[in-house]
Amino acid sequence: MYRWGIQTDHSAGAIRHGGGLRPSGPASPMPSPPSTAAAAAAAVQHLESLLPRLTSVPQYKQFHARLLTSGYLGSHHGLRARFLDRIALSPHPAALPHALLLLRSIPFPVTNDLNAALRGLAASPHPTRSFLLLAGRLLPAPSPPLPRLDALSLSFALKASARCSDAPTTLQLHARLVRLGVAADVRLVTTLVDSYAKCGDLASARKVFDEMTVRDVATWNALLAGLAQGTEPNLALVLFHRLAENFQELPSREQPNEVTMTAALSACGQLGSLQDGWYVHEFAKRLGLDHNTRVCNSLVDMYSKCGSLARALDVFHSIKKEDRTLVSYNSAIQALSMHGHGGDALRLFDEMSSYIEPDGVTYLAVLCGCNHAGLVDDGLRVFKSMRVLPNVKHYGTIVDLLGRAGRLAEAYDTVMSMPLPADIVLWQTLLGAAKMHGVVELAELAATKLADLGSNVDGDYVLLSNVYASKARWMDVGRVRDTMRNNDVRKVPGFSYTEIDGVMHKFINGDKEHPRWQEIYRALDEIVSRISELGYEPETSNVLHDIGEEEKQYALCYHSEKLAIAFGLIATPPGETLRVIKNLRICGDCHVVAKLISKAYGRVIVIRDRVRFHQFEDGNCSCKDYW
DNA sequence: GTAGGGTTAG
Repeated sequence: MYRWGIQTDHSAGAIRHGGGLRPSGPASPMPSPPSTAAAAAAAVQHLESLLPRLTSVPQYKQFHARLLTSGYLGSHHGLRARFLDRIALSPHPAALPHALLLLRSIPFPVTNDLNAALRGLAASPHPTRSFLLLAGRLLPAPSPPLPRLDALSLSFALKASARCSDAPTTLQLHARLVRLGVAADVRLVTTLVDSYAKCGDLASARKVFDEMTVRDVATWNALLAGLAQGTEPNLALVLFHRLAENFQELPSREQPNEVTMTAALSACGQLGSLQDGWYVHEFAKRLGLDHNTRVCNSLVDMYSKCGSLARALDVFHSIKKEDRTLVSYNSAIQALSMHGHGGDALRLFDEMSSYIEPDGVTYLAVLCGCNHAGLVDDGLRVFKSMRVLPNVKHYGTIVDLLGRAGRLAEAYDTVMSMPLPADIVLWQTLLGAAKMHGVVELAELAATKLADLGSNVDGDYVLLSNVYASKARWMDVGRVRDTMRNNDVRKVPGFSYTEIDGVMHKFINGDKEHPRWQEIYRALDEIVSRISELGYEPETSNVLHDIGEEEKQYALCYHSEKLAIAFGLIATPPGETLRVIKNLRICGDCHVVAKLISKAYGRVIVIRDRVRFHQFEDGNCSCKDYW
């Protein structure tokens, strides 16, 4: 009973008057030293019941004192570890340091103590500190000897290496996991797959997955989501098909669930593959998951990114109002914005604001919608009314909005007065605005800033050169071209793809890789002569090469989106909608050509560029030429 | 009892 001896009435009183721990009612006396095992158990149980109610640092300290004075800190490892867990995961910035202080005060910490601290560090804003703790370097000497690690310790450490995309550390932890003999632990190895994927090492993630003899659905989902969010949405869909085609033979623990659907739908959206998206939707229906709110949110996003705003909105409206979440609204607003329906996006934003607090994503989607629809005043009004701190993307939208509207001074002032450093995209936005309105000084300033920030892409040079060209400053045009030649400029290759009968066809500018390239080029020549009758003249100012006018026309004529449209025209029956996806923004000439083709051939053409959709119909585009 | 997988972003 020695261990109860350190508690005194004095310390108990001091703690009691610290306030805050009692849920209600009059002050209850601190428990006196229990004299029986039953009383001790009751005392521990009482303390346990207080744990979930600890919310502030003074309360943590008070509880800490209580553990100290009662002796439980040294004697009751379970209670101590749960307390450590509680403070290590507390959002309060002073809580985690206190947890480490506590850990350091324990003469012989056990694995659970270490794990609590690791878990807290892994979830903190500085996950790398968990590696310092593992290396025994976080706790200043004299620090307690580290206990043996277990599967949980590695799980938290892998979470940390995933959060900081630290592939070498994930590899090291993989080795430790094998040495520790826990390589058959499904949960741990799933975390490993996830960690490899989030570090960008998709090959290792796949290898670990393939070598597992026992998996469950989370393992599949970890790899699927990793591929989808990494650089391999195509492989994600291959994996999904492998799962979906054999799911009836899989054990129940591997049955696909709503997480599987959201990850797969994300891949479909990135690829713009309506065919795959449709397949995933049908599969979700088959499993009875198509009314799950998160699945619906992903469906809204998928349909919108695959060019079908109507289906996106159908799914959104099928979600019962009380089931709609912030993400449901964000996805729907984003869908309307991308498709140029800024007014509808604003109305949906107003509707949601009455009962769901918008976040940064909501505001960005609405602002983007205002931008694409040319709703300058609405955009500025929404921006000024923002109830969250704007980030550089919000400023970017506003700068674009003002710049396109010709309000260049305001756009520039916004950049100079914002409380964040301007990034490359922001200066590119200003450069684009300067080009649009032919303002040389601003273009030069933006180009200088871009060079300072290390941007070296061909688009920057083309814009600057075009500004000079518009003022007939040919010497400067030549100078830009020389700089471009000397600087080893990075050219972002433009490519487009289109889905015909469920098969994706990819085209790169001027490429002849497609098996039917000769037919496609002939069709394009025919198209050009036909739309020339409607007044088409190539807009060659977007080409900056040291080549003659005729060659410029050639370079322009075989832009990837034109190849994709031409192929669509010859590969589909008359009247069918053509859908094209481009990795960059559509160029001005292709935009004119698409409008004329839609009229001359009576086709609806939907083009998704890097930021939005253009729907061409009867000679007009849904963007109203404001993009 | 303690751990794993998810959707929205210029």
